[in-house]
Amino acid sequence: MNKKSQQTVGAFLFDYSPTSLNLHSKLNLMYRSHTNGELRLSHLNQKVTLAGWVQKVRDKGFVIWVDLRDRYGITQLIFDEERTSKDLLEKAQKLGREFVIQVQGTVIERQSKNPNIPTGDIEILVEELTLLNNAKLPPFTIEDETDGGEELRMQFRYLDIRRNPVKNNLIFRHKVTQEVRNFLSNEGFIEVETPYLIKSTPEGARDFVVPSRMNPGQFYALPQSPQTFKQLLMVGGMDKYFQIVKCFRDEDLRADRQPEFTQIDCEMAFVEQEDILTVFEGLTRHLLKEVKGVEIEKFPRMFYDDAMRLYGNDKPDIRFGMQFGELNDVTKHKDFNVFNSAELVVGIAVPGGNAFTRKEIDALIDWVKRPQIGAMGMVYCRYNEDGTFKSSVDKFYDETDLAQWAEVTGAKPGDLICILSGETHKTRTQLSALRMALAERLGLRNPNEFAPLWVVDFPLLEWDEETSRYHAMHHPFTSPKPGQIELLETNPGAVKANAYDLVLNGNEIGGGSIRIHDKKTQALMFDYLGFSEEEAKAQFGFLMNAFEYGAPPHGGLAFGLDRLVAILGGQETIRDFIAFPKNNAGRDVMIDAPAPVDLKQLEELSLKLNLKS
RNA sequence: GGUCUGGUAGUUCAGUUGGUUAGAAUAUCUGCCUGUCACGCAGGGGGUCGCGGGUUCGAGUCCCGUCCAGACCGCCA
Repeated sequence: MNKKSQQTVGAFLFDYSPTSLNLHSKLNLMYRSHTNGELRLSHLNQKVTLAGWVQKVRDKGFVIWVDLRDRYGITQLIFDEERTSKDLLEKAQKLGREFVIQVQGTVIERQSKNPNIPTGDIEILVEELTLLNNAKLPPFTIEDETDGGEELRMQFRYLDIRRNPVKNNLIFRHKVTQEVRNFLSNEGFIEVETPYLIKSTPEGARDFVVPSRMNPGQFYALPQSPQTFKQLLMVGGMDKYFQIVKCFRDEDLRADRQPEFTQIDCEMAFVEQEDILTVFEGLTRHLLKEVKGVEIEKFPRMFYDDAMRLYGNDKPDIRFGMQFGELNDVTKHKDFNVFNSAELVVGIAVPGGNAFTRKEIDALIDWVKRPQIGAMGMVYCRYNEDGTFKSSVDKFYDETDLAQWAEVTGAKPGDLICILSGETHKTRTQLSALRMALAERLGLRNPNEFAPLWVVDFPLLEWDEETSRYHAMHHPFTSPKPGQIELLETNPGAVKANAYDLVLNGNEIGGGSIRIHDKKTQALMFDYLGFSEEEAKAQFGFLMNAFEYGAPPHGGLAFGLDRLVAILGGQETIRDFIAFPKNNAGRDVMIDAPAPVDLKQLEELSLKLNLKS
């Protein structure tokens, strides 16, 4: 294999050559005899027919070269004064960027070779040129480093997809999904499709709703996940199910969040938590090996409580250290009121942070005080190379105190200790944001390093300030840890669930749980979550009924495919791994959706608009 | 719902304290060019400075509003 037929996703080698991916048909097709990525010296003197897009015309007067591009690569065409008819030469001169052409010619050896492309040893002496379609001048250059901005690229996404970075991301995604299907099929999983038109439920994210013409005043909802259906498949005896499936949530977007996204949705019967972790650790290990060439032995595990305590975050990035050091014990004996009145005083050691200038540290302090972070301030302490300390609170603390801070946070000479204080949960969240931002800045988040982590023993319930009651942290079908149901009465927030997340490089890529499989527990759960018996029956009666007909113990997990693919590709923005993504406001700027519908359509649906303004 | 950043040539951007005819690169067009491949050389065309209002002798630049894009907070079981 030619080295140059490899392209990088992230910085890891991945082979995109047609043969290795088996991407083109072995059938004998007529339109072209070869793709633009496959001709080599071994094809010398062969008559070939090629088709593709004009990448570039280099007109030297006596000779014209045309770079012909398709999904597989670029092949150079040559027209010259000696060997090409005058008519053909003039025709070639008139070719413009992105014209679609078909040529017939002979494979010849180049006089001056180009070692930078796989087909660089040969060129095609063209004998016939057919213009299949001409093209308007594209609004941005179709090159790896395009001059096009985000908005234009989205508006002309079909042109963007011609570019290698986007094209290769889509091929990469194909490769990942193919490996997912291979692995799970080999493990005995069956892919089953579940409906998209289902019922709206109050729990969780906002639903996209679809009006029903035949049932006036009633609505379907698009699934946020196939959760209840996969559980019903377990009751149906499918035993091992998976589905690569679109899910929908009508919430605001982020770089790593789209309103429609794809999950690898899985469920198994007759399993406990350990079985699920084993299978899906296996899947993740398989993917890392097959698409990244990375081999990882056993994934570490961390309790949710520890993740929060040590990283302030339920999806810690463990590629680097900077663990939290809780400083309550070593700060509260002096007259510094800020610390004394705080529920939690917590710090991190920033490696090499003593090199920051005063100005840079002040900027850090301003950064944590921004409304998005919301800290009141930040105390810092320089740990000098000579072993001395210099802190912003020297008035209150002496060298002995500061040395203890260094010990607790694990700081070494040359580091900077950053300390936040306040209410426990908020302070942890703030320090976590600081930790991630500093790691990014210090280059500690290497996209070619993969650090998976299971976070286990999530709380079953989460207090919701807004509604002043407990919500299911995962979802209402999650089972509590054995023997903890009693705790629901006395200390609901302390109940742990059979729930787990798979974290990769600081991103949640999957999550799941062992489900409740008996009607009694499920009814109890709905009761705690504030559902009346009638509501529970109306919303989830079908599930409760099913549980009465022999539901096996079951559990599962769902991966966020977009995010998984992006992270494996070394990026955290999922948009370029989705062929036609939506923008910040949930719009598809290419097709210009959403859009108003005809009044007649509304009438058919028995709907009336009630727009403000 | 909120915070921040941006919107100037086809495109990516620069544009000083408000002051002459708004620049660069690239793309594009014309001509030249005996091995190009980021081709090279010479020349040309290309602008409602997002939109609306205001301040001013004078606004790309300042103010108010608005639209669009991106990042983030809230939200996302």
